[in-house]
Amino acid sequence: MENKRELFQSMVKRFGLLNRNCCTVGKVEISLVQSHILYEIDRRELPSMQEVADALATDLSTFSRQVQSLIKLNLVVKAPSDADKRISVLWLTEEGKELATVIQQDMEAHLDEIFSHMTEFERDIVLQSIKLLNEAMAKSSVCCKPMY
Amino acid sequence: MENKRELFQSMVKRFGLLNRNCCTVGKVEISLVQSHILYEIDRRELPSMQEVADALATDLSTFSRQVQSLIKLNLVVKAPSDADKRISVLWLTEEGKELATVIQQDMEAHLDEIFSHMTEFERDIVLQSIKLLNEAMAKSSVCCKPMY
DNA sequence: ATAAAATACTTGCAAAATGCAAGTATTTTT
DNA sequence: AAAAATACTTGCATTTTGCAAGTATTTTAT
Repeated sequence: MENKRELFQSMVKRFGLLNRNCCTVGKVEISLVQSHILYEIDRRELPSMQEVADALATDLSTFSRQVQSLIKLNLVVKAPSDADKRISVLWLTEEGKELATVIQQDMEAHLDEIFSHMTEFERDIVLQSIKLLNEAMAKSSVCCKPMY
Repeated sequence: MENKRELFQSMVKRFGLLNRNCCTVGKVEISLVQSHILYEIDRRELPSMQEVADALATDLSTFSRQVQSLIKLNLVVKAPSDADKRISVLWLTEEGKELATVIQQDMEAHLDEIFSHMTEFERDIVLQSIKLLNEAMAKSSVCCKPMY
């Protein structure tokens, strides 16, 4: 039973490959990192730069530039917070929302396709297991520093 | 039940963070990508450049340079195959093997720590689930192109 | 047997991504 | 009201990346 790392490595690598297919929708083409930024902004309520950069475990300076590029692509908006003018708050433009939605749907469809190779029962325990795993990782002391 | 992507994204991100901690052992410090190269060489029998680059879904030119750096660090050896001199075959030096082993042990220990937050029963189904997931992904048409 | 095509790489760009350090602006603490 | 802290941005310098073009060897076709 001591091939845990291999099992995980395989799975994570595959998921990473799945993620790569994202990101070109119609005219707009963005990078994997950029799609993750859209994703993280989309699921938060007017997050600050700091907040999203932390979520992605990326340096704030790198993140700042990525956001600038997304703003140029008219996918993201940034504006100083009313409450604290040091803070810049982020949200998606209509176009950004649409793109995030399409990517989301694509990913869900891909995952559904993958799950279609299992029985109903297997699907249930696999999803349950991933939840367990996430909870265990959240409790862990070694995993994962910059995570909430 | 439609938050599959979020579940996966969380898990994969956490595993990625876990992986980051690798790679500095004693004097030697390597990157995450380099540690993956060591890993993939280690688990294969005299693989070719092509073979490992494919496994990592990385461009051969990028890979070639990464290997060069690992050779300079005295962790990897490359030599033309006897059977076909176009092919370069890779293996780990003693030092490379030691590093790969330490990283492997660290990762297993981290995973064990994570699994320690579960019951025996949960551990079993989680591991079983990851196997199922890998099999399903292997069968899938959308995941993952460059994978065996 | 020999020319053409394919394979396995390497190297030369040029672009993108990264992080640290130093800077600015604002807010909080003292 | 000064000092310290926070939230960013910008200037490097480095690393990583992939495409295109090159070399060497092997396979295929003629």
